[in-house]
Amino acid sequence: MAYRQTDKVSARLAGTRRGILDAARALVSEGGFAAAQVSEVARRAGVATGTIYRYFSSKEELCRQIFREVSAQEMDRLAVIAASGAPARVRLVEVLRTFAGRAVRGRRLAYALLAEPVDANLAEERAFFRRTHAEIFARILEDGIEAGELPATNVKIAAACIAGAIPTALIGPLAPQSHEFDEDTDRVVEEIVAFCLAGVGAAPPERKTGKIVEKIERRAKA
Amino acid sequence: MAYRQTDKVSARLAGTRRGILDAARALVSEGGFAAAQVSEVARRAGVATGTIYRYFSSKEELCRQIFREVSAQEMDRLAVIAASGAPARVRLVEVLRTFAGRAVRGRRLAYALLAEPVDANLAEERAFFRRTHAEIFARILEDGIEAGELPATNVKIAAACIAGAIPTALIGPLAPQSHEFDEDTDRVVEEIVAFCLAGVGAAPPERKTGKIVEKIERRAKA
DNA sequence: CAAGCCACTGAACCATGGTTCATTTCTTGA
DNA sequence: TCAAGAAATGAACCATGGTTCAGTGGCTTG
Repeated sequence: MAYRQTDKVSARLAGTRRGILDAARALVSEGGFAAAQVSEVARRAGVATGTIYRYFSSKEELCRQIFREVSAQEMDRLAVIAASGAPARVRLVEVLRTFAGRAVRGRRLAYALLAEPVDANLAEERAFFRRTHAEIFARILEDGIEAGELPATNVKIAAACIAGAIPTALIGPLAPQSHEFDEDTDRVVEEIVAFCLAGVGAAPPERKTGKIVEKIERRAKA
Repeated sequence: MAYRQTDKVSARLAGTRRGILDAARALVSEGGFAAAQVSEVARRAGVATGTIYRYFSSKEELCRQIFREVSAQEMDRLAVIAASGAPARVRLVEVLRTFAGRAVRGRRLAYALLAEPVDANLAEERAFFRRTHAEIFARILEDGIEAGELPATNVKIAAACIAGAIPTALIGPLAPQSHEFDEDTDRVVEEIVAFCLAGVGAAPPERKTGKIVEKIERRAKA
């Protein structure tokens, strides 16, 4: 034998892989999935087109990977809030605010994740993303109903409604070219949250909850 | 001059045009826009591929046409209800029921219209469709607020929430392969309607409103 | 019925963008 | 330093599906 992968090499390979993912992700953040053509990703990552295929079996897989990375990150944020010890209604408010608020701020990327026209395979991934969202909402709703904070409803359907209402209501603002609500994103977010809360029969949100969940967590630890 | 289009000919041309549209529409109803390839449409309509281009400047235009025809039809239905003399809350319930109910029943077509991955141009058309929906909802909400039937809210945002909540909540059931809610579509529709009503602060819908709007209209005429 | 115009035909064409692969360049262990 | 193998290269390749166009046949009028 005359060759065996050393640590140095495998580290470099891992770096290249990361570089490709980062390049692709950057392109998606700038121009959506449409902008993430294989040759473009390669150029951005500083490798040849063919090299992409040494790391990902197809463009589809690469895109899926990006999709998962980004959405997992978003989902984790929500999951953390959902798992906190705060009352269900408070967690719900926070989760909704976080979801809608982050989408408005990371507009281009959120658009790619939530609304950009993509082909069937990626759409599947998106559906999964949405379903996972819905599950997070559903869990909180269940807790709330059990605790008597919320009236009983079909949580699966209510959660799906929420998961659909937020992106759609944001699409005006989310659409890359739109600056309709630029000035007043906070108010838009609050209106959407209010609608969803009312939808599940919760009392309207208090103004400026701020970091209420964190406060509660801290108090619980103390 | 030696030739001028006679009525007979222009009637035949109109017929062919209709035939092409019908063929395309049928294909979309069966397999979504993905199934409406130019050559396939031609075959179905009994004409040659090239003939399509004597009637539509591009595939995109053909698809747009289909999209408009179908969605205009749906929208008209809602518009009729929206324009009736019934109280806002009743109209809202009816509109929501009609929208959701028809989508569930005409599953494949509704999926194509509301959720199927399509390319950017058609997506634009879809956005327009959704916006028009939202406007119908918004109008009713405004009426309701003015009449004191509903609490004041930002109607544009609430309407967008509704326009998003319904298709998304239906996507499980709408997705061509899903038969999750086959047995109980009515209940799903009712749950969704209940969510949206609560979202805008309306009282929950009465069971089985049936054709209440029609009844009211009839009484008004009498 | 002839001349001219138009609609129709469908196989060839083309654009796009993902994928391949013969070739080159780097790594490693002896 | 050298042979063996791995990794990288990027131009050629290919698949898909929309679009074109030279040729054909059917209407229409004089």
